[in-house]
Amino acid sequence: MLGDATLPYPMQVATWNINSIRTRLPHVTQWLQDHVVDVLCLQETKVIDGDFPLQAFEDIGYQAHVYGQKAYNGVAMISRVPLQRVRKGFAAILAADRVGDLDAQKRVISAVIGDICIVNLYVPNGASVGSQKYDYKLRWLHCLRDYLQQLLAEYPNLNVCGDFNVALEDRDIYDASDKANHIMASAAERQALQTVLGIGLQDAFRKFTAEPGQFSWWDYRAASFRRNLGWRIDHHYLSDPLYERAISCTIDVEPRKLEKPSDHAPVIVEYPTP
Amino acid sequence: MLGDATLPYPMQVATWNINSIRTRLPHVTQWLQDHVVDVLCLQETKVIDGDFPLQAFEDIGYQAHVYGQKAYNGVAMISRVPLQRVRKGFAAILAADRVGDLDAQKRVISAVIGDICIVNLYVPNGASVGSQKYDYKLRWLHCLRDYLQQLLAEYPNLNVCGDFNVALEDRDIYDASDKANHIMASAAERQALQTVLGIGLQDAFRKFTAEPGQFSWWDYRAASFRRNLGWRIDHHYLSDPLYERAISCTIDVEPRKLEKPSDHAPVIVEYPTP
DNA sequence: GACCTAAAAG
DNA sequence: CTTTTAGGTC
Repeated sequence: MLGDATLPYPMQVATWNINSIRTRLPHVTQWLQDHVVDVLCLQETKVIDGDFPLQAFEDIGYQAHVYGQKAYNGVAMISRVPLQRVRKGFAAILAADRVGDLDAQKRVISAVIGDICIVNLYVPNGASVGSQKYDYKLRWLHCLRDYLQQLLAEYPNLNVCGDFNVALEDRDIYDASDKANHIMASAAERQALQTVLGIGLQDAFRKFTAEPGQFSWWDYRAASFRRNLGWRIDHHYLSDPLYERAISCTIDVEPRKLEKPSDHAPVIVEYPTP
Repeated sequence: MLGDATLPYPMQVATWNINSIRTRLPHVTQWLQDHVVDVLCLQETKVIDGDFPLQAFEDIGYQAHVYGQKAYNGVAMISRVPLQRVRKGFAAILAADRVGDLDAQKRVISAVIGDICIVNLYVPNGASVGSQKYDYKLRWLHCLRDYLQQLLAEYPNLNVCGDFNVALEDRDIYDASDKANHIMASAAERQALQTVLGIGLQDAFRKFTAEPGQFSWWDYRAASFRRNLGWRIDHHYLSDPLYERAISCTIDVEPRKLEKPSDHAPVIVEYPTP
């Protein structure tokens, strides 16, 4: 049994949009048994909290904190070590009139482990540029800035991860030439995310890897994965002290090769044990 | 490659309601490779003819004759040896005004192999006693009698098989005590089927096995298969010369034990090679 | 309980 | 393409 607060190996935090915990449970539990991950942040669980398979995670030595809804969205944090201060929704931090309707969809959960605050996000997809859902995405990102700014004031060590549904730079897309007005790459949403990062967050992946062609999501259609037509939209954004501390950030493409995979791959950031 | 008209082993004809050929294709092709079946009659294929996986059967040395529709019903005959005189629907034999609307649902296909005419049927379920669908089932069985009478005049060796959705006797049901007004066991549908058999057909299975508790269908619900709460509703009814010729008739329950099974098991009748 | 369709979401 | 829903069949 693993459960010590201090571990003989580096601490790992992972994010993975699993596109239905019901369908993907075997992949997720197998992956947790093959990798020494301390905290796994899941998006698109797609179940109400009562239907989340808590027991399957307890059986392999993990506890789960869930914040879900029927059919769509839903986030969860899976942890070997007990988590502190689990907070669900923007309204756990922000005033109700600031949040408005943005908590109707379950997309935000955060918790504290040791001296690190981990935020797990499922940013709205936005459908297409200029649509109502696009406006919702921009409003959501603006609210996220306020949310993270308050958290950062409380926790200098902030690890913000999840499915951001935004590829910040052209090198994060398989072919950016025709994507200027494409959802996940348009100027307004990139700017909205840059404003979020402006509070003092940096991309853990780009600390270690400058090359293009590194992706975390491939469309199910058109054999995109086989042809590596992907996007890097799943991220770990770190506050300065954590950015300095991070010793690796990698994308594990192996689960994307399995039968009936999620369309996303997990992204792992690693810290030394103090 | 097998393909000789004369075979060094007995000839086998099987019937199997596979409840979607799309979902069950792996079970069906595996079963054909594990069993020396000459003709396999399928019901509830649930695909239009253009979507039937012909190639998968050709790959294992079988040809398929299909008569399907979208979403519901649908029958097919799978054969190692080429089939002669394939006929689809009642209207291939009966006058259009006799058939009426009874060919709108694809439930009848027949073909000739050697000196035997094989008829493959998916009899309407009938929903509940007294319903509109029940009346349709009775009308359909009356039409079937005319259809088979004409075929029998042409082919003295008639093997009529399929999912009849009728358990003729109480020993064909796990507990008949409360089934007198149950669909598949009510007096009117049993009488309608008896009238069909009256043209000169006998139950191949009962030539060899008198015991109760022998079933071919178990409801997916209430763990019916595990508890053997089944019905014998899939049959081979044979004209006199074939009834004399038959050397076995068995139900293969093994496929019902697999993952994601059909709710029906195949039933096989065997004839000596002349 | 396991199939089917259809639409919505990604 | 894959997932979800709801309504229908058996």
